[in-house]
Amino acid sequence: MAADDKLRRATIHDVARAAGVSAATVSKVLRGVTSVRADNADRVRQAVADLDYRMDPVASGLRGEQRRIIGAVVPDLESAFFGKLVTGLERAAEAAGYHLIVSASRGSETREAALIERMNDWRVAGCVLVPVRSERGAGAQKLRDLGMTAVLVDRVSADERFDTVASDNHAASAAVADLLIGAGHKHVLLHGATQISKAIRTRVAGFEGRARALDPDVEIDELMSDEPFDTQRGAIRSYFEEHADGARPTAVFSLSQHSTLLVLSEIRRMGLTMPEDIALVGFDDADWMQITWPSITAVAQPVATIAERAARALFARIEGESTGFPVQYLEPCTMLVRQSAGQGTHETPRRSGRGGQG
Amino acid sequence: MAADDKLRRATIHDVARAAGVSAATVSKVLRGVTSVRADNADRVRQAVADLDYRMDPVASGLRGEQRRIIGAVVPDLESAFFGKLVTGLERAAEAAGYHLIVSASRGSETREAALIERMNDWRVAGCVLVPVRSERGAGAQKLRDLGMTAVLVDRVSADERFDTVASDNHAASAAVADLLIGAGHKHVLLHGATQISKAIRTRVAGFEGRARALDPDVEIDELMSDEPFDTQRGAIRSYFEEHADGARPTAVFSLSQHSTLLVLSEIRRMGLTMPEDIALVGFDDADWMQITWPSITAVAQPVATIAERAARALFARIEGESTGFPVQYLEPCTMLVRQSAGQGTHETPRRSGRGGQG
DNA sequence: CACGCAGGATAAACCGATTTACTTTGGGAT
DNA sequence: ATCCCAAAGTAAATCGGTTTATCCTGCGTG
Repeated sequence: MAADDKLRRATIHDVARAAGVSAATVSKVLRGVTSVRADNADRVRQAVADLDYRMDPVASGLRGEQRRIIGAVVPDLESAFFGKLVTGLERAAEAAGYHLIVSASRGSETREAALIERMNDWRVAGCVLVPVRSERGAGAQKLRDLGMTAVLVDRVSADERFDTVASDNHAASAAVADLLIGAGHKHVLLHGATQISKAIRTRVAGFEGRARALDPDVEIDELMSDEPFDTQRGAIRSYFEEHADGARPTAVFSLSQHSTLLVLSEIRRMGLTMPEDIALVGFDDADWMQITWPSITAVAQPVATIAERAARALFARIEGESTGFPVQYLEPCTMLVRQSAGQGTHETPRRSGRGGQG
Repeated sequence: MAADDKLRRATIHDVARAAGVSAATVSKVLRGVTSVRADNADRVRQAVADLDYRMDPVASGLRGEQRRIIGAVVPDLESAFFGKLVTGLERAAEAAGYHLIVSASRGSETREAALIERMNDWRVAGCVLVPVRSERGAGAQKLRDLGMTAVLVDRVSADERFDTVASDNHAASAAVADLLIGAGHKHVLLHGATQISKAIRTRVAGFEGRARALDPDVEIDELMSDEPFDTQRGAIRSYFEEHADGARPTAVFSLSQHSTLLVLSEIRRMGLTMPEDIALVGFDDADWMQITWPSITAVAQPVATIAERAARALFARIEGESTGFPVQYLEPCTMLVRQSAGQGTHETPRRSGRGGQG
């Protein structure tokens, strides 16, 4: 175990020799095939322990059509959301005896497609893709072209080919409308840093639909932009200059975490007080939001649930357990009502969304 | 390209046949070996394009002792720091023609060691480890036992076996001491959420050393704990109850991002104003720190530099370019002076640390 | 008692590349 | 014209498993 351990790792043939059986039998035992006599199986297991044999996952996967690997492609790894997602996927993959390979598309659709090709080179059994933009992007298309097994996550609506899993952006945004319009706001600004992402559009639609249903006269402004950070700051400032005093919105719904940060920063700079001068609700919670003063009311996404659902759906497709039409999973969000929306100082989780599948 | 593409991917032999050469020649062309006649090389490249052949990285790695893969094991993927680190490593790996496999140890040393073993199963050419605790932990030990090529990052000091890369915690914390003691503070509280991590201990030492050198009479309290979140909140509160009014510290140096969040939260709850009643400096910057009011003075770690340095060091060892004694790289941090430390409202980056290697 | 058949075991082919060891080719020197 | 050597090319071995096709070995049956 010590001396030749450095020299060369034990192979399946070494185990076979030590156990006095053939490599094929060892392979059977290792993979839990039942047609092996009990005494032989025991000797094999003993030999494995003696030599501390460990299977080479690379050699193992070479023969079959698929390998015990799943891939994950996410827009970035620097945000807590995708970090948690990947952690959840890794946990699920391990539980199923798979390895997970992660890669970040860094916001580029070209890179996204290239990464999908790379996953295919690895002959992954399946792939989880969080598209940069939507299920109609280059990555998803590549998945289709290559005939891969996959699940689309988070920036998607229904797809005709793949199962999709996402927060119920529509319902959650409608709940934000309930909160704000219900509190009597007549003029609301929506601010989004990313105009192109599917999720953002759904949030806008969810909010506007409900808001107008509740109050047909409500005034809703949209300030959407993908300009660089500083340009957006400027845009916010000039918006508020143009909408001074009476014309100023009394509430802001920021559609992403970055957006919330930007809006908050500018609200501060202008010297407005929350929630008296202006109310703020953000989509996507972050831990700093409960610490800042006043604390920020936010919609929290059920990322652990999303990861679990995505993994489950993917494995079901891989194992061939589910073969029917693609399913769209919409996971309900939670609204964390804090001070910035003007409803007391205590954190009040509220469930929102219709749940289940659509 | 279309019909049998679904059926079966092209192999190197298909390419060889199409180009009218042997598989060995194709392999040479693909890997840039020069001893191939120009016309043959061209025909090979043409065949590759015609069949859209893509090499199978799994089969490719099987023969050699090492594979074009490097591994990375990090404590978690949910914090921005490790996310950025991994992103940087991935970028570097790709540039060098390697694949990166990432895994999260989730704060468990047992798991950390198991993951290192798994990396070894994959026959990675090298591995970047961010230990849960320090270079004396289970993961690093496993790296040594298995004789792997590796670089240790972020929670380490010098090691006798591996190159190490970390922020210059000592120098940066000394700079914090300069700032606080220089501003006349005579009583400072250090708060750390993790007593065990190497980096945290270094921060304490760096601060205390410089502080006492500047003012031998300075009073420094330490509130270190690894209890759960709420217990720590309670500990902070009772500390301040015991040190009311005159006995209250005038400054806090929080040793991690989580710590900063906790301390800030309790300062708020107690109704103290910053920086008048109490000053706050945090180790490790986060984007919310420049938005909150007052904004938080923090030490920013050079994560991009760390990733780049780690990758460079690892590849140098892999390629055998560097063979000497292990090197300890200490990357200088930047101090972002904001409002919470009581020095003006503008963000003033300052370089701190002795830089280079030690 | 010969036959058929099922459970177990295995030798050998296979997966898709790399690498080795050997052969062929071409060109320059003698 | 002959010889020699380096460059270029290839058949075959190899990596470490999985899978297939085949081969026992008993045991129950007609």
